[in-house]
Amino acid sequence: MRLSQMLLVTLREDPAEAEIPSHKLLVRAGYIRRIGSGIYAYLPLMWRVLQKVSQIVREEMDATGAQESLLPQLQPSELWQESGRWDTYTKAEGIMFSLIDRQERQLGLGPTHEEVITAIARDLIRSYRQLPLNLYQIQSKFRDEIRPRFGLMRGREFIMKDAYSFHTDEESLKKTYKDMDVAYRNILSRCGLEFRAVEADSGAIGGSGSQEFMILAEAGEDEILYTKDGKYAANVEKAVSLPADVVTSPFSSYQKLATPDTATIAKLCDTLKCSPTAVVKNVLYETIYDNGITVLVLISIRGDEDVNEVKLQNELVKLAADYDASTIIALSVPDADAQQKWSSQPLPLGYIAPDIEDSYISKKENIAPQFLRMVDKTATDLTNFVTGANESGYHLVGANWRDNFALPKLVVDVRIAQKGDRAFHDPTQTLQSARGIEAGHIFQLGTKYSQAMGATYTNEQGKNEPIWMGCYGIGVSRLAQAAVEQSYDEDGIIWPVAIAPYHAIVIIPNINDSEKVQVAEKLYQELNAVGVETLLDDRKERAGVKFKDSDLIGIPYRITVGRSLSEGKVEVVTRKTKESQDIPLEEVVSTIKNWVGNC
RNA sequence: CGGGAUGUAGCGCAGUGGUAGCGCGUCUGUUUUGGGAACAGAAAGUCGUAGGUUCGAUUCCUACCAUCCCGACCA
Repeated sequence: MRLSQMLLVTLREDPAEAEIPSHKLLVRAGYIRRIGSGIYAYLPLMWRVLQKVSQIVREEMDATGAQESLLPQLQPSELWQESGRWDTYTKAEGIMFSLIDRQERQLGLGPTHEEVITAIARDLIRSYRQLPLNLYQIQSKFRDEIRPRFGLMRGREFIMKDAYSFHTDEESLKKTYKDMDVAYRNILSRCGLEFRAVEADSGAIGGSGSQEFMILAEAGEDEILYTKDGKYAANVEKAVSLPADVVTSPFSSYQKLATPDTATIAKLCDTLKCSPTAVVKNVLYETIYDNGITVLVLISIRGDEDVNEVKLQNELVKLAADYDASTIIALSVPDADAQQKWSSQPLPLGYIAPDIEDSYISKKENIAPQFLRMVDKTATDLTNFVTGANESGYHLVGANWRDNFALPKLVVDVRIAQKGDRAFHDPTQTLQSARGIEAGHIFQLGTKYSQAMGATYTNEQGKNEPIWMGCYGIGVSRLAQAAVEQSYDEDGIIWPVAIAPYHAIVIIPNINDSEKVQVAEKLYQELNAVGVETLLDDRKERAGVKFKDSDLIGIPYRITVGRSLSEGKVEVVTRKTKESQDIPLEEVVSTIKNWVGNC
């Protein structure tokens, strides 16, 4: 491609709309343009990058025996009613765009394709002989994100590869899951990315095991905890660890002490000269179930620990049936305003005890009349502990479960693991922290969707069984931007060779020098002929402009047909290292071809 | 949805109760030609939208819309 003919508009200044480096650079370098919030146009250079990524994904998926197909983005609501996700996805989760056609039929724009694929499986898969099977597609997904962010990182329309596998049993599912794990590692490695596979929470998709593939980058939205021995890595949402050892409580008798101005654990421990591990703190949450019922949740947890809201949410979803609901739509720590809506009197904030009376909750419609009390495992074994006295300015010390407080029946694990905690598998290892961008996520769905939608197969005994399913996603457009986030410098993008829009660029510093133009043209032709995807900067611009643009758009190899041509050489600069060398004209093509081939 | 901010030329910004300017970019010409050239000239804006206050609003007020940032959601 000749730059003189390409739509390439680069900006000198950072666009105001962008916050993180990769977003700024993609806009500045003319790769993307925002059309609306979370909606982007992929310009010619970007589309090439996306095609490169897609092709790598395709090759690795095909290598596992998966088959490419293409499912509709426009999906009838009936399918989603069947799986039970229509209401949660259009209302509670609110992630699906929905619309009504002229026949008053309700449709959704596909945020994901479990329903469609399960309908196909139900139709087409009849016998165990057809299994296992893995179908995938690469297409745009639509999600009504509450807050689109960071360019392609969280768009409302984005490109994703999603795959769905079908099996006779769990063992077969696990095998494909493992294959996908390997394929995903290959994909990310081939894209030239630094990444980590981590244990993950499976969220709204559901199912049992799930693993995320995180591209390591400071701007990542997720925190990863891992051990240096490489044996453990998990999203902080899912991570587990050993809590710190308990320091014995200095109190031996049960009594109430005045502890003014100790609403925080730190101040309390300072005043009472005790360890936070001797404290039972009681954290209040407010959750709203999808049937509109508000439930006040009181979690008793050890003073030095914090609540992991994802784990808490999972616990609350499990309890939904107790409130005649199917899922929760909100979870928050109620602020003063929120408390006013349900409290009958001001709460002794900072001094709450595990047995705070239910009478603090006003009798109102849609508000559960009792606190949902649960205790985190870390707090169950404490003895002679310190906790609130349900009275501002006072704490109880030397307290014990059973003697002084009933231990809540719900014993849960909702503590958040933190950097520095000891690892479960090996207490000599401590958890390290890193930030990452979730580029891929693989799930073992089990029979959740097949049972809901009646997708069964006939086994060897002639009996109908639900099909076991797995699903596997990669954010193609997100991955592309994450690659930039991981690799750039003050001059611009540094693409890994495998996903760069072009491998090389031939620059003619002076377009009026016809000899150099001829040499450059010839080089350009020859490079392309041997498979080195090459740009020719034949624009009527000064050399400086061409160098700046070349660095900004991040082409891996830059060939300048300039001064050294008098010695029969051209200058070749590697974008990543900025290393420059003069290479004899006749060797350039083979040299670059080699470099590109080896990447 | 809660909290915060911003909307003025293609981009980045300044500014004013009397209807607008700067830098970059764009176009023309001359010179220049290996790290975003210099000079001369030119084009380009219903000052986010709708109301209101006012003799007069881009400026003050109100509402709405859009965009961005912090939280819950997710590839």
